[in-house]
Amino acid sequence: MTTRAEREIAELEGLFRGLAHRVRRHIMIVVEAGGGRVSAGAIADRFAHTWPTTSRHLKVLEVSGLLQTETVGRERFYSIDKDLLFRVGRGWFDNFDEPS
Amino acid sequence: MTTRAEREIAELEGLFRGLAHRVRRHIMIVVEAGGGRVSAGAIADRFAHTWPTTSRHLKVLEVSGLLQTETVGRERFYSIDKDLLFRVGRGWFDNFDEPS
DNA sequence: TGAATAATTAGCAATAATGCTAATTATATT
DNA sequence: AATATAATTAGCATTATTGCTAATTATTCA
Repeated sequence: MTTRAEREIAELEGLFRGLAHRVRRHIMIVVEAGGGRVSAGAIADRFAHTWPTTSRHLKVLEVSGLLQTETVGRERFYSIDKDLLFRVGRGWFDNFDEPS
Repeated sequence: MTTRAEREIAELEGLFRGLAHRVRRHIMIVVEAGGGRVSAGAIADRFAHTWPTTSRHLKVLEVSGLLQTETVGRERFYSIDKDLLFRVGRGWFDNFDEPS
């Protein structure tokens, strides 16, 4: 069985692993700036890396839950899971008291 | 020379590298829960790892800027750079529109 | 059907990260 | 001075990550 605590730890683990690489952070920004739903090709175009390299970064973000995918024909569109991003990602910082 | 953009990218890079490992995220929580200023030994006691392993994680957090150190006698106290944590870390999420 | 397009998967080499034990540095205590 | 304590640094093996090229899958279009 999986407790809620275990699920939260797994979410955190994936999320911070996803955001650990600057290319993946940049991919998140590209998707956001692209209107929230961008194809793999349009994302790959924005990077100097080869397409397979970008494709793998996309996979990491998908497995982490940060990106969701929808396949349309031969294209694949990526969009951001805002709930995960804000609740788990930004929410982690709530563990700390913010000095006034 | 170093532009502001370059400095910000370096800050982000270090910060997310620091938070990428669950032990280091846990160290941050331990320091916060310990009143904001905790010795290396007190931190190491909280982990199953050997002390040198914790020591290296502490070094990563120090290099990233997330932890600041103060040496007193033969002890070394770690405290959190809240400005970096909130401004750069939590602030990164401001790149995204939060759905209402 | 055959060719083109969109994208992923496989496999490999190079690099980075992690954790350990042993050694070292520096300070405090007796 | 000698010993104990707090902590880091060095060096090594293992594993994870990254990026590449080549191959593959799946879909569309002529």
